[in-house]
Amino acid sequence: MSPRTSDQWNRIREEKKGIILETALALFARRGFYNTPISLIAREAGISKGLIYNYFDSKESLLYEIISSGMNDLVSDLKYEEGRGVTRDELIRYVEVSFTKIKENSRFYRLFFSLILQPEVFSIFQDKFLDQILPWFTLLERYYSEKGEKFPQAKARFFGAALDGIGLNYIAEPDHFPLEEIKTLFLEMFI
Amino acid sequence: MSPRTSDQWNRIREEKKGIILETALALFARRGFYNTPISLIAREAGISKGLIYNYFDSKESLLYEIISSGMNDLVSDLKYEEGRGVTRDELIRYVEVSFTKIKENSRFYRLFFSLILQPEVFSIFQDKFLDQILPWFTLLERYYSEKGEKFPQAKARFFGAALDGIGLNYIAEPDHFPLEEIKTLFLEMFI
Amino acid sequence: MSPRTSDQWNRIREEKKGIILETALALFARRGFYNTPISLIAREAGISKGLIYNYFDSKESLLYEIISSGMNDLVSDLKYEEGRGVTRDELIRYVEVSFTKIKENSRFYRLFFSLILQPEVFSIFQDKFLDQILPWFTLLERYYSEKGEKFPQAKARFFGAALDGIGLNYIAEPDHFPLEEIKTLFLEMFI
Amino acid sequence: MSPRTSDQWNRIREEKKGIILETALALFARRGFYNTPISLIAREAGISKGLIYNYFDSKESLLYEIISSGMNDLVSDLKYEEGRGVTRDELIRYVEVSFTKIKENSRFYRLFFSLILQPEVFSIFQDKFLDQILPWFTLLERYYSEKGEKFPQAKARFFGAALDGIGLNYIAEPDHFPLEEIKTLFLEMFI
DNA sequence: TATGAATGAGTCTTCATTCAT
DNA sequence: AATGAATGAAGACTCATTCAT
Repeated sequence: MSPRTSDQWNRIREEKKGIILETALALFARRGFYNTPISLIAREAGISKGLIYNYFDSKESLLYEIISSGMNDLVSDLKYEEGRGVTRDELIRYVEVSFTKIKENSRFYRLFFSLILQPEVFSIFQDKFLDQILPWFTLLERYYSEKGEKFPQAKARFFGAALDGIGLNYIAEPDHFPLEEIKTLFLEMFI
Repeated sequence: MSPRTSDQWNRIREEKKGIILETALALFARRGFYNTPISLIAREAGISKGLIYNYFDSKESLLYEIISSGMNDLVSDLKYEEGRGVTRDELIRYVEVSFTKIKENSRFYRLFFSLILQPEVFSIFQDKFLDQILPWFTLLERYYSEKGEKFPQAKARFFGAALDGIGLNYIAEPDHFPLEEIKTLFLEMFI
Repeated sequence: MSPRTSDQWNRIREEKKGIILETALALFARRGFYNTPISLIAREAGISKGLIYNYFDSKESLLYEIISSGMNDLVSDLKYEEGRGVTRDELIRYVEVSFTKIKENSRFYRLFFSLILQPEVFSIFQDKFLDQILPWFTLLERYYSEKGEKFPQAKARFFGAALDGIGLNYIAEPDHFPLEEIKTLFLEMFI
Repeated sequence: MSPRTSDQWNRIREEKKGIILETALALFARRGFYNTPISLIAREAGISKGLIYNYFDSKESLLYEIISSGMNDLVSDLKYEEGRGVTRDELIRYVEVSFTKIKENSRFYRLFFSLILQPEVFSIFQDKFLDQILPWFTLLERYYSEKGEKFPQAKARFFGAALDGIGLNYIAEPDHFPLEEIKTLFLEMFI
């Protein structure tokens, strides 16, 4: 067998790492972090327990990477220009994207909500999370303010809470929850 | 012949059981079920590990009693007459009560949401939960239907989801979340 | 209620003690000593756990009393005169009595055999047991010796072993083991 | 890719498993199943508690493997041809083998008798045991029947019971029990 | 890189025993 | 004499992590 180039090795590493992250996310979401043994992740991923420690320092750091990369993904499509307000059309697109993400990343949302509910675990991510989310609330608040809303800040928080609730209900009952119709209602009521 | 009457024993039992349930709810809510050892519950409750098993068959049955009694409590104020629709005023009162409960039972909500997110645990409660909650969705759907809403079923689910989301956000940040103002907005937008 | 006389109290004590001993024997025999909790004995006897400690110092001393009184009972019908040999008729009667005891005290035999098999437990009773049983082997040996047997000592031990084996098999399968016919064979072959 | 071949891993596993089984048999026999903690087996075997669970699902399944393999071993030398009777010489050899096994496998017999005496434990093995032992009783019964015995079935059961009793007594007192002489007597009296 | 045997701390649970009443 | 709540030590079992190969 010819020796592999450094690039090939890197590709293998990244692929394996991806498989582990993917498997762990699926299991953490379904069973919870503390109820998911490393041995189960290894078995489901078709590798040995030991190998996981080749890629991650600990079970906790595996969780950390899952959450970090998931949070980056969440905001990746939601870029905005510093200092400028958000337009109605941009907001509509934001809602559309959010509903799509709920559907496509439901496993991540499930895990993420679980963690938010456990303050002693979530505190690790709190700062990173707030950094990413606060600017959006500010934008939204300004939008409602300009529209002449009575409680622009409350409305912005309500906007976020309603999206969270929709995500939660979709996760709990993906087959019966009328996501599309609710999207229509959401756009009418919040924009 | 016995130096303590049966009633005295019962009172002692009920008091101690209450303390254990209360302590366990607080810990399960904050740390999660699987991340809360029985030994910690015992320590916080100021009793020995063994005593918990005098009152509950297992850690799971302790959880079960917490959830059961919490669910009963949730619907206790929300009685309605079979076969009759719900009026606008009743709905307003329902929302008021719900917001109060969010504030007062936030620990229970925290635990409850956590469990909903873990299907393999929640399946134990699923049936009981659906029995208690489905009639309300039916009532709500009928209310929106009579009001001439476009998607009455979706709106009813949206109503529930929004309340859930509000609860979730209040739990995550009870000190900064503008619950009162959001209640005003909620009533305007959903009733 | 008139005060009870000392004798009445004693009778009550003895009755309760008897019930406990009886219940414990039944459970120890069926489930084994280490697999039988005191709480189960109390429940089956219809009394409280604490009361057992009113009559017995510990679980072990309860066992000790069961075995002691059982062993006394075993040899009670088998008295013999010191210094005189045993006659053929006496031996026949001894076998008859033994077969009867196997049937009537099968629970005690079950427990007793169990203990013999666990040297670390049985050592407590070993001395008492040997004191009671050795004289019989001596008698039996003399009997076979006088009959001109080749190996009188071995035959005496064989006699005892065969009785034990019959007891063991009867215990294991009381409904199908042909005790009566085997008694006939035993008398033919060993006397 | 793996630095140990599958065969190497298997050899390691089998060796370690054998050590655990051997140690557990010795302890279960001497102290009884319920009076032998896993921690003691681990200590005696020179390994950690946890490792035992790498090889056996539970304490019960460890017992099960001991009994299964012991029972297989017991009958391994006692093969017979289906449909044909047993000859006098074969029976003599059977007795010789049995006496040898009593001496060599006394630990297993000790454990096995203990279990027979506890119906709630033994029921697990009952079926397997009867499957292996019943054919032999049938053979023996036929042998005695052809010899013109009065109670061939009872005599066959007596044969088995006597062997059991001999085993029991040898176990209880291996140093003083005259096994060889009793074998001579057994052959004279039962064949 | 990859394996899985091995460890040991920690988890749930049981149970003999004590004690206030 | 009698109860059963309470304790604490110990038992079965799990699992994150290490390490020799």
